[in-house]
Order: sequence, then C-alpha cells, then structure tokens
Amino acid sequence: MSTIRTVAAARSKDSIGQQALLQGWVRTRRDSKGGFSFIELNDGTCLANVQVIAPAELENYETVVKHLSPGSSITVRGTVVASQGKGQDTEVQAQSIELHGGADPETYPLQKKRHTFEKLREWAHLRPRTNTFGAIARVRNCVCRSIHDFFQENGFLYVHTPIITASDCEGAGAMFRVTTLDVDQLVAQREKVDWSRDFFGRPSFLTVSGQLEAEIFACALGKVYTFGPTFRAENSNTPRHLAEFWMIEPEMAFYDLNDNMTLAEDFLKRIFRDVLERCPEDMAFFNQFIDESHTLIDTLQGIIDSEFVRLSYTEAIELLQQSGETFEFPVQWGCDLQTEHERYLTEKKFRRPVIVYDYPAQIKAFYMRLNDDEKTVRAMDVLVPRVGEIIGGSQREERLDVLERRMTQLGLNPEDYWWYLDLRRFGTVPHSGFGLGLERAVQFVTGMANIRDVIPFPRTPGNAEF
RNA sequence: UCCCCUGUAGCUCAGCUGGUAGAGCAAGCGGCUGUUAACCGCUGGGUCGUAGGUUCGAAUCCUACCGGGGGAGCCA
Repeated sequence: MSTIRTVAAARSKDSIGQQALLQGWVRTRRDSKGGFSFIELNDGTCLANVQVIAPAELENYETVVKHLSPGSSITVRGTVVASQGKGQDTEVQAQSIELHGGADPETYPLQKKRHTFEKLREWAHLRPRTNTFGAIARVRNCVCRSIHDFFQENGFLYVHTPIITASDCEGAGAMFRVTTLDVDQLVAQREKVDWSRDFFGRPSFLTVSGQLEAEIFACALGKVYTFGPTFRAENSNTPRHLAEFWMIEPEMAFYDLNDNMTLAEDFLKRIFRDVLERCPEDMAFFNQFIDESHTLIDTLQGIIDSEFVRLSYTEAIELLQQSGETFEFPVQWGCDLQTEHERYLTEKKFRRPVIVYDYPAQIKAFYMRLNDDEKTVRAMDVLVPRVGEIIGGSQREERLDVLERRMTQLGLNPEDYWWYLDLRRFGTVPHSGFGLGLERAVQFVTGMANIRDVIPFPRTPGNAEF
C-alpha cells in the first residue's frame, strides 16, 4: 500500500483507507464549532480541491489551522476516508498539518470569489492558482503533448529552427531587432548605423517563422515539424494576437496541397480528441463556466466526427456574393477575405471548420505554388468558428524559374534568398506545409475569449510586466 | 494604427440635468453550523486613473496623457 501524494489521487474512491501526504495551497477554510475545520486544498494536479478535515486535537489547531487563509501553503499527513458530506466522494482526515507560508488575507490579492480575467492579467504571477488558469495550463500542456505525439507517431522529425535570424525577408510581418550595439550611443551620435559592427556582422532579428528553414530539412529528411516561439512586432491589439507566441510548422516533401489539407484536418482532430479524453474534468469546467452556450464539448466532438468543408477561394467568393448578407467590405474576386467574411462561412453557413484554398496570387506570399491558371496559388487557410484563421499553409513553389519570377514581381531580391533557391536548383521536390498558432488552438478548445489568457505571460504592445 | 466604450473601497459596481461618496462581496471581531460560492451581527476601509481647465462649487462638464475592454486592419 503506497502513500497517496496528489489531490487528484486523494479524490479517488480507490484511495479510501490509504495514507496520504499532500502538499499544496489552501483555497478556503471553514470552521465548525463542533471542534474541527474544513480545508479545501489544491495542488494543481486536478481542477478540484480535496476536503481536509482538521480536528481540534491537532497540536497546532488553535495557533495555526484556525488561521489558515486562502493562498497559504501546507503539508497535510492523514488518511483518505469516505466523505460524510455531500459534494465529494472522499476527504482526508488530517493527522498533522504543517504550514510553510501564510498569505495575509489583508493583502493577498486573490479572493474566494471570481475575479475578472482583466484583473487577473495584472496578477499574472498569482493567476495560475485559480481554477480557470490551472485548467488552461493543464489543457495547454495536453495540446503540446498531443502535437508531439501526432507528429512522432506519423514519422515526422522534430527540427529546431533558429530564433535569431539574419534574414529580414521572411515576409510574415514586422520583426523585432536583435542587437548588442549601444542604442543610446547610436542615437546620440546621430550617424547612420553600421550594422557590420553588430554582433552577427549584419542586421538580425527575432524569427517570425521557421518555415524557410523547415523547408531545408524537409527537402532532405522528408517530413519534419518545428515547434517554437515566434515574434511579431506588429502593433496588433486584438483578442487573437500576441507579439510572442508559439507556432507549430510541419513541412513535408512530396506532399501536394490536398495532402496538406488532409494532414491539417487529421492534426486538429487529433488534438481535440486527446483534450477531450485526457482532460475531461477541465473541459467540463470550460463547457460549464467559460462557454456561454455550454456547447464547447459538443462542438469539439462534432468536429471530430465530421469532415472539414473544403472550398476554393473562387467558390467562397460566390457563396458570399449569393449569401444575401450585407458586409461592411464588399465581396469581390481578388480581395482578401475579411474577418466578417470568414465568420460568415465558418459560423453561419457551415457551422464547422472550413478550409479555403487556391487564393489569388497577388494577395499571397511569394513561396506559394502558382496554379496553371497563373492567377491563383496553392494556399489554404483553415477557419474555425470564433477564432477565425487557425492554420495558414500552402504547397510551396518548387520550380526555380517560377519562384524567381514571383519574387521579382513582388519586389524581392532573389539574391537574398540564394540558399532557399538552391533547394530548387538541386534536387527540387514538390512540398507543402502549414503553420498552427498554439495559442489559437488552445483558445479554440478552451473557449477562452482572449488569447492573452491562454499563454502564461502574454506579450502585447506595451505589456511585458511579467 | 484607426473607431467606440471604460477607469469610484481589496474585488464587482451604483452615484440622474455639477452641491462635497454608497451597496454587495472580501477583510477584522463575535455568533452559529458535517461545512462546501456557508449563514447572521458589528467594525474598519476611498486626495473618485493622472495633469490641467471651466465654475462660488467637479466623481459628474471640457482638454491632454496613461491603463483596461470591444470592433477593424496586419496575421497564427
């Protein structure tokens, strides 16, 4: 018979009769003049607390136990017993309670009652101690594990692409500069900066995407994926954008766009399925307290059980034009789909994930493969209700001459991409890939409204306190 | 970056067309109870985001700045 060491285990009926050694944080304490106290203890191993019965016979009952306040850290030794009360199967009859650190109720910010998420963002160092943020941390972990499991089980190689990059031409948005030069001095001198004197001998930045480097490895090893931090210096202030976020980018040699779309669909379904299976308690919590319509779990299960809609950009434009909806932005072939258009398709028209593909060439990046019509490229976006674009990907242009032509058309200098073009010069292959924003995936499965609440320490314009 | 809303007690908010700040919860103390968003009573707690301005008088009106939220753009 082993000692129970987690709240999760102590809550199980199977543990009744066993010794327990639990360490965690007090959520609340209720005293009974009948001569004992109830302590709700949480240790992060599950959403729920375990109820600890602290009898008056404990030698520190009057001095310590009766003053335990929310946030205090304790070690409890006792026995798991069947609960006499309603609301829980088990409870722990304490034989000793040791206080590690108290939390002055006058100054401890977290109270028993619910706080707004906006207020909790100001206490990013304490919010993991709340139900919601504990659940988010566990689900986020589950999603990450599921991502690795999916790729590892399907023969993908995990490759690490650089975080600092010297190519300022990845084409995915504004970049943060990385420098060791003395900025104050440079400003004082008011001279043109000589970047050859900087650390890398050239301008360098934080990566906005590992795609181009992932292509290098895909064009040697077949199927690879990256999973790392990504940085965008855009001044974006929305519930769906972060300046620092985590991105997953698979890249596959010999995959065309259809293979790519199938992979994206299988991938998302796998994540949703794992989360429902491995985090049932947390997901039930989100379904009840976060999702206003209480349909989160049904929605995810529905997605797992059905097929994503696939429609070409041209078909999407026709659907939007025939929809009878009045949009703020007019719908016309050649314009990028606006948020309102994407929402109509995925939330109103189909009510499930929609993959739009074959976008006009002029609104997409240079590396996407040109179709024979010369007007569209083999791009795809996966749109889901509420969060919008969750995945963006494409089949890559593998033909050297076409790629060079596209770059020139878009005003890029092919010489800057000499190594990227070498992949087409030597043993080129058709290949495809996509990018999934981790936080958007977590946002989608948890139902959380703001992306700043699904990453432990959100970086947004003007905000890096923690 | 643009548009709209917002900032009052530890938290969530009320405070009308300007007259000098209030509730619930939390906290402290007391009571009661195998309790579980516990309950009942009492008590303490605020230069009303900041800086100017209008006025006899500003939480209230005006301006600027700062913070927060929603929408848009950029995207993942």
